Amino acid sequence: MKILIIEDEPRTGDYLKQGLTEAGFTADLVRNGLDGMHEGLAGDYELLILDVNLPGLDGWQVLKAIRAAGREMPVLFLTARDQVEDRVKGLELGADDYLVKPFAFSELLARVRTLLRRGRPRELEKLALADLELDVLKRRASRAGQRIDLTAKEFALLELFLRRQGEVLARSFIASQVWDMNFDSDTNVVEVAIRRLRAKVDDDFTPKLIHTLRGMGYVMEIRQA
Amino acid sequence: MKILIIEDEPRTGDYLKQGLTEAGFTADLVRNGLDGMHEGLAGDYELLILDVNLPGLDGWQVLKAIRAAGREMPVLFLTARDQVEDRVKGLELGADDYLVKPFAFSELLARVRTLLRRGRPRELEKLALADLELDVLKRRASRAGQRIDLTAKEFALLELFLRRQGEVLARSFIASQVWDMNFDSDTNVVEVAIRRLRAKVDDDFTPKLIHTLRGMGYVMEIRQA
DNA sequence: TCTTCGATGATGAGGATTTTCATGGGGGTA
DNA sequence: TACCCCCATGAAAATCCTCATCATCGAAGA
Repeated sequence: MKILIIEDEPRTGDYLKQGLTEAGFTADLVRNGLDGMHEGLAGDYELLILDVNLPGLDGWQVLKAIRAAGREMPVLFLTARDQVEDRVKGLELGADDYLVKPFAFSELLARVRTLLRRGRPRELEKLALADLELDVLKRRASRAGQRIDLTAKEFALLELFLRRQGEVLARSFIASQVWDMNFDSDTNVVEVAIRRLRAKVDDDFTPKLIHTLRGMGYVMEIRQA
Repeated sequence: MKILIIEDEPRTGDYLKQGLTEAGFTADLVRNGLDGMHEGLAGDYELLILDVNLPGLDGWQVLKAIRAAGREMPVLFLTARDQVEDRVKGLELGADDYLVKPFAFSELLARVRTLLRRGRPRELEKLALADLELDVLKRRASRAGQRIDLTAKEFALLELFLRRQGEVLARSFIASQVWDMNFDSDTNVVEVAIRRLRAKVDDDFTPKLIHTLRGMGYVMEIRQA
């Protein structure tokens, strides 16, 4: 599995290369857009990791050139915080997924694996249930048209619920997904987090979408009365 | 690689079994101490994961019985938060490592792999430099005999420094270890964390142990003047 | 060698988030 | 109906991150 990393920041580049190598991939690193383009066109890489902030030839141009040449390998791009436009632009230009810096390496690894496994499963960008909407790309939620601000944990929790609508999610499962944490019976972080999410998402609205199933967990769904 | 999980809490047990299976191990699960003892003695497991809080025959007894029978496979035990005595007891009874609930699954996986790879590399329990001491087991630090309370991040950071005394640690490396985070050039979390740690560990003491190397990172060592 | 300047790191304060804790409500079951 | 868990909830505390500003280092030039 050959992966090409195009990243000018030395630390990040080395970090990625080392991490991916340790994870069993073959990773090459180039530190500017021009080399990146050439390598990407010439080499037989199965995935590209592309920083958009490159001096000289930037990430967009590299991506454009590669797609224009008909190369179809999945591209994961790295963008700086809160640059919503960047993310949209990247996906429009033919990238397959993105990651916002700073990111956890485990997160990157997970995405790399997904992209390599399923080909190019561009992430579903908008999730919704009833009048609740979540734009994963813009990290923005709304209900009945009203913008809702979510914290990181709230967002993760809501995303989890929306991706698994109708499924009963056990606390332990939620804990493992949102906190990467094994369930410890005497903490109630999950309940508290649910509470906060409900306050923002359900309290002022009808119908309620988050439901408690005693002894089992929670579901997000539209309940007929 | 067969692993035996002895855990009565259903959620945790299922979670562990599933996670380990997905990670490529063969995991069997038993839900009480008696079965655990029998399985552990009879089956050809290469590693045991043992909850100490079992109803009936508890984790200690299981561990004792297994070691008494001469079985030498590594044992990783799970204990509840802040039960320092438990941890000490476990290691004394012949366990090889422990994990405090709640824990990240990735952490468990890392330890399982280490135990299986290196045989039984009982973790170094006490770290020290000059009059600074860190008891990894008890999660307790002291300098010049004075107890120092550390937060989770501070502890992780200090542990990292002590395990790598004399080595220059780049910010990016620190970030990846303590935050599992790729380095983002415009955050200064690392500096701030260093600051907090210094306040507790160096400010009121001599000699200073944390040193800054401009452009490179930080080292922990005793500096001759 | 001294001085200046740019860059890197240190520091303090503020704020937001997250967790813990204690208590109360409510549903299900005997 | 009464009891017992399980969950909800609010408040307080702790931790962590961001931001703005200040200090310091080291290089370069006089």
